[in-house]
Amino acid sequence: MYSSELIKGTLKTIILKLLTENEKMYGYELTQKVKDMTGGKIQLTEGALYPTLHALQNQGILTTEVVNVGNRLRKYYAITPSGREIASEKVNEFTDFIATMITLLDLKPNLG
Amino acid sequence: MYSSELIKGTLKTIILKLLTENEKMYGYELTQKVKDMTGGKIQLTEGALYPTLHALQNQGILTTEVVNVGNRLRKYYAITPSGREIASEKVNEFTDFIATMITLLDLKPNLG
DNA sequence: CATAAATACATAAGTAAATTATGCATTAGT
DNA sequence: ACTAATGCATAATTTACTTATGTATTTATG
Repeated sequence: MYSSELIKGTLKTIILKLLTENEKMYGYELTQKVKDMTGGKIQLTEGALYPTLHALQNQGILTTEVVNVGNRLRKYYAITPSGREIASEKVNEFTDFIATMITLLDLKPNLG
Repeated sequence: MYSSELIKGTLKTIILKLLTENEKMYGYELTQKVKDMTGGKIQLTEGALYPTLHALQNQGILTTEVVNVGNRLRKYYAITPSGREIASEKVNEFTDFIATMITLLDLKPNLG
């Protein structure tokens, strides 16, 4: 786990990017996907995730579909066309930010 | 300029890294150095910078030396040995974080 | 030569985006 | 039977900023 400040500001970008790749996902699924993909280094907290999902929905960036699985409900989120644009902008901005930070801090990241 | 959330959490890392490379720097100099090196994409605000410098000094990570230049004062900051360790950790953590985010978001950063 | 911009410090009030804590309910594992 | 995992949600608190304000000197500009 990284010191919490670092991850700040990346939550929306992560959510939107994963939803551009996955058609639809539910909250808990997002937490597990991120945990798996980062080897546990990034763990989305529910207190941050759910309010953010609600906000993105209210802004028309995501739509929802509630599905009953057995007796338990799942709230699937899907990205809208306008959401895709925002996702793309967010990812581009983050990419640019990384390049800037690499220059500024003189980093040598080992890219797989 | 990046959306402000992104830069959050990087301020200490930036300050410490620059001070490992520069022997001593004063606050305003830090703002200009970062502005120059990032083509204006990152601009440290005084309201964030000075309190952070004071905190780092109180923690024994930085030491200060006040110098009079003409009639104006400059407060130079220098990093201590223990500060260097922390700087190194911060930079390593950030490097790791970038690598993780590149994987997670499937980024292709163009490195100079 | 007056005025604005740059240099140089500092602090206080307000805000955004998290964390932490708590709650409810179902299902799977031991 | 009890605990951990699945799955949602919200409220209180904290953190790390931004914005605003203040003081003072030096340099550039019309």
